Amino acid sequence: MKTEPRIDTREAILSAARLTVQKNGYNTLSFRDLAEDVGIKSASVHYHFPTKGDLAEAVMARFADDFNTVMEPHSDKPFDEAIDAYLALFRVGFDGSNRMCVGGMMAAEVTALPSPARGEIDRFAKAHIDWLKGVLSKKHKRMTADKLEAKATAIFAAMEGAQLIARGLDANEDVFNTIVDTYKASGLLD
Amino acid sequence: MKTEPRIDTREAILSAARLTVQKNGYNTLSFRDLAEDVGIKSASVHYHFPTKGDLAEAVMARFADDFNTVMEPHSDKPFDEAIDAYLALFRVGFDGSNRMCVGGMMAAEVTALPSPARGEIDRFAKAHIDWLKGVLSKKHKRMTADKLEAKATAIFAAMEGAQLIARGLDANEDVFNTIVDTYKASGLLD
DNA sequence: ACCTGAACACCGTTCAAGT
DNA sequence: ACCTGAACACCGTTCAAGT
Repeated sequence: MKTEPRIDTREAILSAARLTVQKNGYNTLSFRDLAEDVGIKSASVHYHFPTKGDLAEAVMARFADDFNTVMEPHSDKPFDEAIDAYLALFRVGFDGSNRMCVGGMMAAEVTALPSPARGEIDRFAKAHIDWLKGVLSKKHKRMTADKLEAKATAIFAAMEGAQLIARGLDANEDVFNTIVDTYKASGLLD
Repeated sequence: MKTEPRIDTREAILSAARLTVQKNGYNTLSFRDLAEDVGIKSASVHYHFPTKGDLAEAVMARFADDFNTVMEPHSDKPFDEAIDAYLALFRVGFDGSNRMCVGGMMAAEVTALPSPARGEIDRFAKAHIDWLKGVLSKKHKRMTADKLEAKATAIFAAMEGAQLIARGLDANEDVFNTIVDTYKASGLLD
């Protein structure tokens, strides 16, 4: 009775695909390369994800779920700590792996995606905005729901932009930090 | 002696390619589709642009030049007018055409691009930052060069992010305007 | 339930050939 | 100088066939 290091093929495809999307985008993602990464044939990938759009949907959905799982515990922390945890999320790609947020990447490639995958982009954005609203609402107790929503959306957009531009400019973490510091100094992240 | 409505094939390719990149990105750009748009065969596109990377470089270079041409006259205007002209630049894609800034799009797809094309992304970013520095310096006469550079970079990144997210969320101009209004209210665009 | 090889119409690229 | 058809190795997708 041994517990083999059981490999779930579907999970292996999902995580290999997520990594490639983060590095190179959905459009360059190749079923044949993906199959090689996982150790199966490209036709087998279609068994788990019939079309490339289905795979995109699953990758985006998982990324949204992971955001909720990772950030939920941070929402109860003091404001500055919670925000710093949020900002740190966008810095992880500057470790040499040159990865980008799946949501930001797929937002750029949205016209290539089928409707269900677009729905998951929406859900991902809402997850960010809801989390930020929760954190902001504790600091700004008299702010209207509309203002909270607007501020949360602006912070989310600004962070995606910081990552996009810093990564476009030679994956430069210094540029990223400079941008984020300027956001902070301006009061956008208060 | 008639002046035929002379069509420059190279220019026709360039503008068709720019439109496709703005809508769907560099990776989905197809030489065969492009050739059909222009009325030639796909092999002929390679005569003008040997590789897809060369075409990307030319599209990005032209887009950077166009930015300079369009925005140079605005740099002498009063601060608020100059900034509004800048913000308007990012709103043009929300007219139903669902276009994105070529620089932002290619920043997302940077890993697929050859080095010369990446150089043009850099040049485009520098053009934005330099223009913003010029406009900001007249309002903030005692701000250091480093702070001006940081503020210009942050504004550029924030605007690219606003466009990326608003376009990702059903090309929603209302979302875009909400984000930009929040940037303004926070003082980021002062 | 999960995987595969072979076929299809696509893609960027090359090149010899045309004008 | 500019364009073309044909070939090449790629791509996502389908499907009958295997276990």
